[in-house]
Amino acid sequence: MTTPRPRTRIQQKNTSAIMEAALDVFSQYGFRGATLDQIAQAAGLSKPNLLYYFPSKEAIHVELLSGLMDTWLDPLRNLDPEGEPVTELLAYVTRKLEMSRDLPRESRLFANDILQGAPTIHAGLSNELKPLVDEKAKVIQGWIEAGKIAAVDPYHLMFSIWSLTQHYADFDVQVRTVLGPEITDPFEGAQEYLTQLFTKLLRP
Amino acid sequence: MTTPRPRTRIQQKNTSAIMEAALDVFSQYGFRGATLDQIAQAAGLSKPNLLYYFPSKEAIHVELLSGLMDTWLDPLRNLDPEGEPVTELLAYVTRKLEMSRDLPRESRLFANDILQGAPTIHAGLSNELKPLVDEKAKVIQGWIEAGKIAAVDPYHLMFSIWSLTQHYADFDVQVRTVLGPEITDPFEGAQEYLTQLFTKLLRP
DNA sequence: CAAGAGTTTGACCAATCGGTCAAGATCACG
DNA sequence: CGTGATCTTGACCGATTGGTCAAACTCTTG
Repeated sequence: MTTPRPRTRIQQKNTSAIMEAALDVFSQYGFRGATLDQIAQAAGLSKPNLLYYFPSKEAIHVELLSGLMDTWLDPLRNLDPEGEPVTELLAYVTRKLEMSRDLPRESRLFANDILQGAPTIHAGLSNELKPLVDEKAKVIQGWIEAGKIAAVDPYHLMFSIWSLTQHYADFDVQVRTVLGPEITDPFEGAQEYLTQLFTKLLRP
Repeated sequence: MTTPRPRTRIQQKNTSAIMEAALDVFSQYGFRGATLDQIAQAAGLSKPNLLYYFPSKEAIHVELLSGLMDTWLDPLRNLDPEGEPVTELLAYVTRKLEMSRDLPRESRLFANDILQGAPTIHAGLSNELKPLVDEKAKVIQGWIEAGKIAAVDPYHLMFSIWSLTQHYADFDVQVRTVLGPEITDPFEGAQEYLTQLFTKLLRP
């Protein structure tokens, strides 16, 4: 499934330049909206040269998304069943918000695909995301039954964490337009608001 | 700015068939991903026939989005400054969630455009959304100062309402994949969860 | 420094795209 | 019914797209 590591130093340099350029272009224009010429130019290569490293446009897109899936699920994996419940969940929220701030292109890349019915990452959602969520939902359910946090639906709790944090990456233009030019960093206010929200929600 | 009303009965029928088909196709594939042939076929017309009613692909897209903006802002407009604060805000949440359930294509149409930097509706965000939000933010601020609801940032409160409700339309595939096939209607659980969330958040 | 492996590119291709146009079909109406 | 306005379409166009290919260039290594 995974592509063998690039052998030569030139391959190393060019494939990573392509992935970086593809992330830029795909996240901004979506799969159909992106063109190979755009990606090639952003990577500093000619189009045939780009296709020397990847067999097709779709292959680049698939490689990009599957390569990013792990990074995307990491914060949830780190939710520690042995930790203090509210602390753990607030840390998860904070970590997800930081990812929206630091990796907005990755967030939009996923959002673009899911919006259009997840043609590319549907398998990843079933095989990686769902099992992980099921596992962590049980942990949260355990916390609820132990009286450590309020009784909330664990699945909708996770949906709410995803939507609230990723909103600041995916809808960045709207957020900034509504807040106006005087607010240069929406994430400060977001951090405070979300901490307040989840603290009140989870308090037993 | 507004297109004059269709005169003949045939115009009436065909333009509305085109808008309906365009909503289907644009919301599923995005602007660049949609093709005129797709829209024409979905509307039951030939491509040149479609272009008899609209001058270009972009014109259809613009007409669709601008025509939907009012519908989209209605629930917020209805937030009554004289009403009971928590009741008003919970009604707004419920109304937005209903729109995600009943008008998911419209939600995805907006999401697609905003995700890609709002090339089409940026003006609408500045000229219609922002003034309305500013106005309602003052109302909410007044409620806070009167001690009617807890002290939360009104702008981030609105962001959270938008993201939490629209998530169920925009990320429908992900929601259903995670919940599994036994849950056929995610909106029931969502309604309960969101009511709980905002009740706890807003309680003074 | 040879020589093969690895890399790059200009020229090219078929398919698809948004859009045009002239000619014909259909409709409303006096 | 006839006639002008409205509606429909097959054929076509230039531009762009993803992708190919053979030839040329460059790098590594014995």
